[in-house]
Amino acid sequence: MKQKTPKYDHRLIEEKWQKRWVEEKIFSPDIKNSKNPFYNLWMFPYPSAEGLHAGHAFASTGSDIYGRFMRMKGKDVFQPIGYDSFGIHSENYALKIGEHPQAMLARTTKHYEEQLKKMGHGYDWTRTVTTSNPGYYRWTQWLFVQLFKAGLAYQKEAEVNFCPSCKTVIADEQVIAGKCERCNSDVQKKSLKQWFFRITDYADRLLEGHNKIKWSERVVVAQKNWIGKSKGALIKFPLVGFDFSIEVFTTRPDTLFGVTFMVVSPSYAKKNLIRFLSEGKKKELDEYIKRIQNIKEDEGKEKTGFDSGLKVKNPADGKEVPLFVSNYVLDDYGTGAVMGVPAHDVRDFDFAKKHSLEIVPVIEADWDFEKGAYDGEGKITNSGSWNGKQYPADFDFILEDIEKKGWGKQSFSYHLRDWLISRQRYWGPPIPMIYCPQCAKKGVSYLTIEGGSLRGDQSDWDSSGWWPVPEEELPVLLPELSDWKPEGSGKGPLENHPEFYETRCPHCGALAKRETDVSDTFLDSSWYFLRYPSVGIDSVPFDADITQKWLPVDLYFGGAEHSVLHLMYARFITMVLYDLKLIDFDEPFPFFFAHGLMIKDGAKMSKSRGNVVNPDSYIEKFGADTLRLYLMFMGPMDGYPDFRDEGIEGMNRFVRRLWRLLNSGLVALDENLSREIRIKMHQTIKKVTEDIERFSYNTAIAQIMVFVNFLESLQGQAFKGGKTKVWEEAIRTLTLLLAPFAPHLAEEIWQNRFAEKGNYKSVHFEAWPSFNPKLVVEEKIRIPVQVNGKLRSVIEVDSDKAGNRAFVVSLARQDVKVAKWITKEPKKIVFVAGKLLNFVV
RNA sequence: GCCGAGGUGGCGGAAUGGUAUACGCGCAGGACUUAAAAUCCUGUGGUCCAACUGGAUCGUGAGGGUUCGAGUCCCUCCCUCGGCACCA
Repeated sequence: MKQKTPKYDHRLIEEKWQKRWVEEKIFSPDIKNSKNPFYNLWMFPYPSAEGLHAGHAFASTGSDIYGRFMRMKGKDVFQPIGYDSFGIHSENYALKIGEHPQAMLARTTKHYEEQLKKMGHGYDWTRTVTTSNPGYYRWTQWLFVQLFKAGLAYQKEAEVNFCPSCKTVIADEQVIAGKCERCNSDVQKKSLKQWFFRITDYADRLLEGHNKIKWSERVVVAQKNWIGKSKGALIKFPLVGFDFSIEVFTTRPDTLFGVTFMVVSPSYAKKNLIRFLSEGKKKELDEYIKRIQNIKEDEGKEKTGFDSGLKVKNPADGKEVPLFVSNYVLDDYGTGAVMGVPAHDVRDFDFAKKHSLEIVPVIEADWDFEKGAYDGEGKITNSGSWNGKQYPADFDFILEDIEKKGWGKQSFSYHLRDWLISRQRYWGPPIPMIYCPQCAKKGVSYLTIEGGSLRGDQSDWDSSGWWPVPEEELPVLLPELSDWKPEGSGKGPLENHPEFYETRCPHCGALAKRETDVSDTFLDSSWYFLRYPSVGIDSVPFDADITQKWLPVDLYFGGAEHSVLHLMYARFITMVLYDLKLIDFDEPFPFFFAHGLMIKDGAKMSKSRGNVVNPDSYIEKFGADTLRLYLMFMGPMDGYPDFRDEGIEGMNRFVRRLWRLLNSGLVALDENLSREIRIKMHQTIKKVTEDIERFSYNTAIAQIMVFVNFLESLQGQAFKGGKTKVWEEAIRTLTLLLAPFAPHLAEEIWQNRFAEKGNYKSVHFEAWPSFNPKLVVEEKIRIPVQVNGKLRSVIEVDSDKAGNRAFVVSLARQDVKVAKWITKEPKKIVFVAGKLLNFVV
């Protein structure tokens, strides 16, 4: 019976099932009653004006495939989607196209939704999150308040990063090689009073947590580098002639006897040493500060400085050394003061040369600057001497010795800075704080009245006059403004709107002022994963029972570019909520997979290159299933796969062949072929299953192709009197294996061919096929035979005899091609059962 | 400079220490066609010898090493990409 293959009309098929899936809400799990929850999350996008590009399609498909796989494995998969629509990225787009962000987003989020639906992803469209909605940011503000009450949000004057193009301050993490993460402009340093989150309090927790999460290694490494913990000593150098000591941090206390000078940063001198300086030196300091302020970033590398005229005493050997002021000492790392050991530090060496300072080597091993005696990990790698004696075996000995002698103490230093949360912009949640001048006068604040657990160093933090907006008054609505563009005055656009900021003090009722800065967009995204399962519940940000059931996230899928931004902030916020006993886990993403970056025709996609791939046209032409398969087949998920038009055409050929095969009639087979097909089928199930589990989608698809090629090759071999059962099973299995990759095609075939009629049950809820380990073994095994490690022949052995050494050896020796090379009796015969045979002659 | 990941055909890429180049793209030849598209079939790392069915040899950035056997492990070096960087 020859049957005509229906036309493969991808548009018809895909639209039909996408509509059906949404109508039947098949991807909306029962959040409250789920017995087997699996939270499958992809980093939500911010809806830019240009829409979803192929990089999004690549990443989201990778996430969707895993979700569909887990669903077929019997999990209640919750796969939500939303929009990171509040914040500087959206606002910058709005500025660029000259439209109000609110109006722009109404359009772009709709566009995104359409695009995402066209990809055929299994999102729960009944529970979306839009960070710019008051119903959401009400809780973002609530989160700020919780941090403030816990003593983790504070305001202080500090040297901060300012982006002149975005006209706002930004966090340390948002400065990439001196440039703004958003707009790539050169970042400036400014001294401003800003709100910070005390993330540095969590530095050690953030590091320790890495041990219990399963993340892509490179992301963990990036976070560790960023946190930048180093072990060393704080050593006190008394100022000669005054009752004052300068503390330095060093990771090389072993070089203490090589100190020939000391250097402090200009602001350290200004802050701490001004009273000890002579009039002349005071003047010199002011002039020096002025001079270096005018030096541009790239010229700043040159080490300048001057002698303060003061001397400090080395606690170890009592030597008095000169004290310098120089720009090469960082103000915000360590203590702002450095002990100068020119013999063992290149920077100190440069400085010493310039100022003709003494250079005293104390460790032979690294005198030539090639190797450090201390490897930075707490171990001494080379021999040397400490205080005249032979080097002890480990670094801790030196630290203990220093402590014992009272010269200083063991300490740690971190690269991580507190998270600067204020933004002088419009499009974000207003920071929910009120400043009352009356209370400030009295030195009263929320924290002094209500207590709250004060944390960290409070020396430069005065909370006087600050009150959080009472929680029942949240959200502090962002008013609709026409003059919403940033001015760069150091204040946000809300500063021009008394009707916004004029308010009453929640404590004393006096006239007070609201904070007019908004918060960093990364605060919006630091907790969105907590909101999704509780969408629809408006009394709390996240329902306790639901959160306990669904969180932490089972699989988080996203880009590695967020290593020290979103991923670190989200971990921090989660730890805080855990400490506040609001959740019962302290790592939000125990399992995170960092996908790679798609490129096009060998180059990075960018607007300037004009090679940004828009998925829409490919979906239009080939269908989402072809696009999905191609995106996943291009290369490894964590690599840099190259999108090529010829490549997707090739995949389209495969999809059309697949369509023909899946629609073709049954082929009757004899027993031998039936057995062969069954073996291939079980091998394919095994390979595809294991490959999906390790995100090796490209090889999973390759295996499906192998199976399809094999089935096609048998199509002409119908056997009279044979059976069709195995063939049907093969087609059925193939349809199931395809379901995560090509969901529409699989659904169409499944419903037409295998599903029970009448009651709609999607292929995506059918059980994932399992393989029988006994059936993946071939009947005959090909064993390569080597002589001296060189392949000489391949012999075919019945699988039950493939482990029999004597049998395989004798068979191999009968092989002419092998015998030819065995000129004398082998010295040794290496046999790997069922795998390989090697004669060593 | 430090840390991390890599370097495999013309290209994207496969390979628990065990037949290197699966799968796909591209290319070449052929079939079908008046022709083209589409589709299908065959071939496709280099060199040499055969010229039917083969066979030898070299070959995974370079050079060493371990091993019966190395793309895979170890050492030295080169290059590419990513992160951090005047971090004491």
